[in-house]
Amino acid sequence: MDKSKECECKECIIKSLFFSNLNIDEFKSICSSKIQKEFKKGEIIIEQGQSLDFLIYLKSGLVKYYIKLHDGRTYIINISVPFDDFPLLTVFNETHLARYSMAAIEDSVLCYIPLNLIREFIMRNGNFAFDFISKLNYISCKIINNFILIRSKNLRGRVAFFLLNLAKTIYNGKNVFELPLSRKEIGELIGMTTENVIRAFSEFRKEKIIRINGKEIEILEKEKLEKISIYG
Amino acid sequence: MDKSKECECKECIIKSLFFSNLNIDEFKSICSSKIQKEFKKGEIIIEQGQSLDFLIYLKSGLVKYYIKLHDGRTYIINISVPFDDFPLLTVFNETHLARYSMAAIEDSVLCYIPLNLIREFIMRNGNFAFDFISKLNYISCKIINNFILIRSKNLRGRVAFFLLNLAKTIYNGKNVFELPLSRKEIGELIGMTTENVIRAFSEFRKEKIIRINGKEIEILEKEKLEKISIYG
DNA sequence: CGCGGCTTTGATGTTCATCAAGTAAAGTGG
DNA sequence: CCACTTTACTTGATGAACATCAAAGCCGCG
Repeated sequence: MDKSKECECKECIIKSLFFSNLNIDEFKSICSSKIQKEFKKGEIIIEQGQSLDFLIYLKSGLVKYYIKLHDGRTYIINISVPFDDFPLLTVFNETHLARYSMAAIEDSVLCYIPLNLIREFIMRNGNFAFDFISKLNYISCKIINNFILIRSKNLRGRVAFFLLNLAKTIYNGKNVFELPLSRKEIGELIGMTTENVIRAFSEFRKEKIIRINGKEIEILEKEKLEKISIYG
Repeated sequence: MDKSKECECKECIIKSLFFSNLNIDEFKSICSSKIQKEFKKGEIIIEQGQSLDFLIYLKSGLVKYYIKLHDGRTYIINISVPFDDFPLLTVFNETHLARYSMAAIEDSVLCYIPLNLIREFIMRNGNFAFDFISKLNYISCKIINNFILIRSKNLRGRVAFFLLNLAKTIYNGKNVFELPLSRKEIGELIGMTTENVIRAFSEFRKEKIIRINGKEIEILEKEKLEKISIYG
């Protein structure tokens, strides 16, 4: 009897390229040592500075990574969907302290994999290590490019960019969806105030580019939005 | 006779933690396959999109990494000093194309190490791989934090932050030094226009916080500059 | 049902980009 | 080496974009 089938990790592992390089023993050690936790929408998963000896991997739901600066303002670094590689960026710093805070923006299930296990895989399994590095590189550059792109845009451009990204990366290109973030959070993500995010939404609504009703949003004129995103 | 002593890599390797995990054979293969190139101040080392099968490592001098967007504007991502780990972030993307442009801002010596060699080390040498990942993580987060910090500051804060960083990371805490960047480049780094960078310098000069004469600069009131950097 | 947080709009002021124009410095060719 | 051209630097004036402040409506929740 194949013991690995008993472990629910299997499903995750199939979905995620991250684990595609593990052999059966390595796979089993993840199965036996991982911890799974559930969080309700709005709950804080971990706060920056807290001790952390796990790679926290998103199985389902939606989370945000953010930083609080001394000025009290919050800056959202990334919104993560299940099985994306952002978590790789949050581990293996000098200290074992969390670099970023993390909160569920929808009901979420998270998997905690001990870091010493990951470390062992990196040390012993070259394919795993190389894949890890490739993904780390990719996600780092994506985040950095995102910051630069955002910086290059004005208010309308940033909001348009955010909406298009959201539709593409989280809602598979659908034009109607629920906004997972509050206006305030969108501001924290794109570097604008809540009021101005709302003003941009209102303008887009009046210009019939979007339909928006509370959290419900529909992109009516994708081409216009794309133009505004490129330069708005 | 110790053949490794013949290779000038040795000095680099001693200085750089990056190679501290290589064994003698791995070390020798770097020695024999690396290429060294020199660039004059202002010369472009590589442009984004060009084919690149090397890890380009800075031995001496000073370089900038930057991106040109469709709007024609240039965004400087990082200024690198010799032996820092930023280059690790520029390799192992899907394509073998350079993600960022790179130019010498002082006369520089660069070492080109074939990527397939680095790849082999990662695959076969766990310590090397783990060290690579740790450094990659560290530098990525540093760059990201930098973007967030810059975003949180106004013009004066950004210029102050830039000057303090420059003094600390490049000039070992000295208060008198030559600005390695033009006013325009400083603007491209901190996300402000050339004119406003100059205005901030002029203000700081009138307030006796700095002395500035062309490229020559002296930090007179470090505490004030730090306050401005933190906010305002 | 009333409180607090989220949303919305308007009015106002600050900050910064843009435009313009002039000076200084640095590179170029005769 | 000097005239010439170009590039970098500097200051001021103006306007646009955005933050801030204020007030009111909405919604969910205890």
